[in-house]
Amino acid sequence: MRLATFNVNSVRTRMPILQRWLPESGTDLLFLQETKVVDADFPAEPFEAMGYKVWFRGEKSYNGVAVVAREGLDVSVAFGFEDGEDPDFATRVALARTGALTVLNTYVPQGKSIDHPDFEVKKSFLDRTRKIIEREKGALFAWVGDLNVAPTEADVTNPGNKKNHVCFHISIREHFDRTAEGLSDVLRLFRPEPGEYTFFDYRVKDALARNIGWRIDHVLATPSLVERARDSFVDREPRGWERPSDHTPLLADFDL
DNA sequence: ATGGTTGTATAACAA
Repeated sequence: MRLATFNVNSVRTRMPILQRWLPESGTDLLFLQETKVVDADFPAEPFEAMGYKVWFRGEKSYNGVAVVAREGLDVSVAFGFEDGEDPDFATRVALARTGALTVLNTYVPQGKSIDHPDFEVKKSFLDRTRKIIEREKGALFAWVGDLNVAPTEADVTNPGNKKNHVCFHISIREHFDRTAEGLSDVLRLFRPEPGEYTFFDYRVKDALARNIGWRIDHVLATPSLVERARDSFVDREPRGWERPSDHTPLLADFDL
């Protein structure tokens, strides 16, 4: 079973890239973030034409998550934390179940700046994620998505100038470590060297060619799922195509 | 330090 996570930064704008990439990628379960479209306008037909089913929850301009599953997989999807707290973050959280596997797909709030109220929202979002991880820690479970945290100095090109960045500040890395405690970073099992990035800022000239980026998209797995992990890699190709997202897909293979 | 770019409520805001 091949899983992939991809922040598309508008699913409608990225449809040509998805139509080129998805059929060739061998992906069975794809988790999207930042679809940026209301449900009435979500482009479900192109996914169906490629042989996939799709579940989505979005809003105008911002946020939005989706689960894309190869036709024939028996999948159920629920949106939001469903923990009774407000807001529910239905357009940032999707929980998918298929067979014995459960996958939590999140688009973690970026946080704006370390002195902005949204940075605290980001931390409370992680706290609510932690509750799901606690619940699922004995299961075949993965937490995937745009987690908006580069966990270590090896996950950014220049850690020295990012100390106060909301995706790298020490307080968010520590918060992230506590949230993900007990889960393994699947990419790092197979690609331990620095220079593995999933996000390349549009504003950095020739970021892809110069490999100036961030590793902020992740696949994190429970011990029982890690036992079945067979490979994981970043597919840099779509980042180099015409009209790319600023993120690129991260894939992980499991013997399932 | 600042600014750089792209996406969408095509004007600001988010990232």
